[in-house]
Amino acid sequence: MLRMTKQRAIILEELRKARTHPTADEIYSRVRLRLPRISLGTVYRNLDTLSKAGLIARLQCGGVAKRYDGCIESHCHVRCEVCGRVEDMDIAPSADLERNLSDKTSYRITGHRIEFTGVCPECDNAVASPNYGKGG
Amino acid sequence: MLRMTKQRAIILEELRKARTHPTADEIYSRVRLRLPRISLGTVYRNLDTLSKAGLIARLQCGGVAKRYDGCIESHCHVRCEVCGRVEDMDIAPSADLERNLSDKTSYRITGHRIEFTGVCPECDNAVASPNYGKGG
DNA sequence: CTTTGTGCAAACCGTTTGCATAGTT
DNA sequence: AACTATGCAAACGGTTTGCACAAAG
Repeated sequence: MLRMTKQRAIILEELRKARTHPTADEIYSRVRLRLPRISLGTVYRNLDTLSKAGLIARLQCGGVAKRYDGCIESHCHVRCEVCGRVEDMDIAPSADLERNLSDKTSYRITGHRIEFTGVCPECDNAVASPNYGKGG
Repeated sequence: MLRMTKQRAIILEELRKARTHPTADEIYSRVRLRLPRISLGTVYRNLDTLSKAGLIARLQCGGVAKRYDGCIESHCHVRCEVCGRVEDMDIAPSADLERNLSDKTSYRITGHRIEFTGVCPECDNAVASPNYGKGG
């Protein structure tokens, strides 16, 4: 069962009232104004718990480590949700997407990136295979 | 001037022949097969140099730290290239984008994410301001 | 011969985790 | 009372950096 502790409630509250999309450390600073003895670890644990519970969302892209690409032409990527590998997709990001955005944002838009998520053939086969889940 | 050392050339070569989008550590392993005494630091420095020189590309999304969102409805984000802040954009990712992709990839597509990049009003003003660049 | 790059190791930063204690249900 | 969450601090993984030495131009 998910308990609603003071810490958790305040983290959620601060996150909801933030217009920006704060990092764990930024949330920590804000929450600490109200709960000076809270620890960073608690903030991380709660962000994890809350996002697993579907109450908040993480904006992170894929894994932790940065990835590099020998090809510098712009193209899209697919990332496998299971094994984390990233592959190219043969579609160029459309310039259309960046037009007529002035009513949606006050930013001066300079570009965009699309990343698809999915399951790669290998991982898909592994899941579909009759032996999946049987191993000890 | 950008010198072409053995290390740099081999990193570039390995990266270009990789079909995946390797992490620094993966590149390190591959390069080490040919240059056993190379250090991880050199790999990082060269990946940085090469991407600044425009010879390779980084796939990373924005900064290092993960960001969190109190709003769980799906929507797009704009990230300011200058200060790194992230804000919501009032457009939902279109399901259309995920249709008819079977000829483009062998992955089973489950979703996608669009992130716009741009410059936020504050940073834009700072650059446009008559005092910009005069300090120091 | 000057300048840039290298290997090594320590530092760094964001994040995770083990532990004893405190709080929630 | 049973179980989950907390604070603290140490560990962790990926990345950066200071230094003396080596190599490229």
